[in-house]
Amino acid sequence: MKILDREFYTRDTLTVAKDLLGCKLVHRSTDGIVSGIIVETEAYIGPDDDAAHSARKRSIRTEPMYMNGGHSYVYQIYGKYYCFNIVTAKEDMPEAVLVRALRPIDGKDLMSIRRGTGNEHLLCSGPGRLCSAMGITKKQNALDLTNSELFVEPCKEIIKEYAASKRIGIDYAVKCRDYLWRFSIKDSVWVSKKPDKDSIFFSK
DNA sequence: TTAATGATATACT
DNA sequence: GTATATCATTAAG
Repeated sequence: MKILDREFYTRDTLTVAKDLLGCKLVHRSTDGIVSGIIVETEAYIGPDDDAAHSARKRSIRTEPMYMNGGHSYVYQIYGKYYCFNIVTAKEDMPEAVLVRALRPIDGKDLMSIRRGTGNEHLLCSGPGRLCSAMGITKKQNALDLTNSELFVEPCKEIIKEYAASKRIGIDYAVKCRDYLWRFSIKDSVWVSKKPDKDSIFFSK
């Protein structure tokens, strides 16, 4: 079984964000194996992106963003939810890709229990939901995705078209709020939000 | 449409 | 040290 390696993650962040679409995120959790196909991502790129955590001062929380590409960055938001990011680029370049939605594959029963719903479309369609379903918490923060319980398998899907849209929930950003740095598989029913009218569509 | 919910950042004493 | 505002969201109304 193949796992995405360091070379994949240490490339340009926008490229990694697009290339992660169609790949399979796997967590060998203590309760069982769960996985899903990544269908929606967002890029957060360093000090100049005022929507990124790394636009503010380096801190304990954001420290994983400064690690070499291929590590995880998990943080808690709104008191009860977690968001899972994949760190990209080289060490000391605080860039990452937020994974926003998955199409559930393995361990759907476990996901349903964790999420408290049998509706497959509500298992992983959103950054908080996906972390809950996958069993991702602060314990999975700063893991090496090339060598741990949490990893990504290469894309085996044929993807005809992609969408680039505005990122969600970052209206506080003045400069970068309208950047089309949210990527999804076009027409996927598993995304957290459908691309709006300002989106652009492309193929690779 | 809006309340929930707590860690974190920032601005104070 | 202490206070307060702010969230890369979700589910309920």
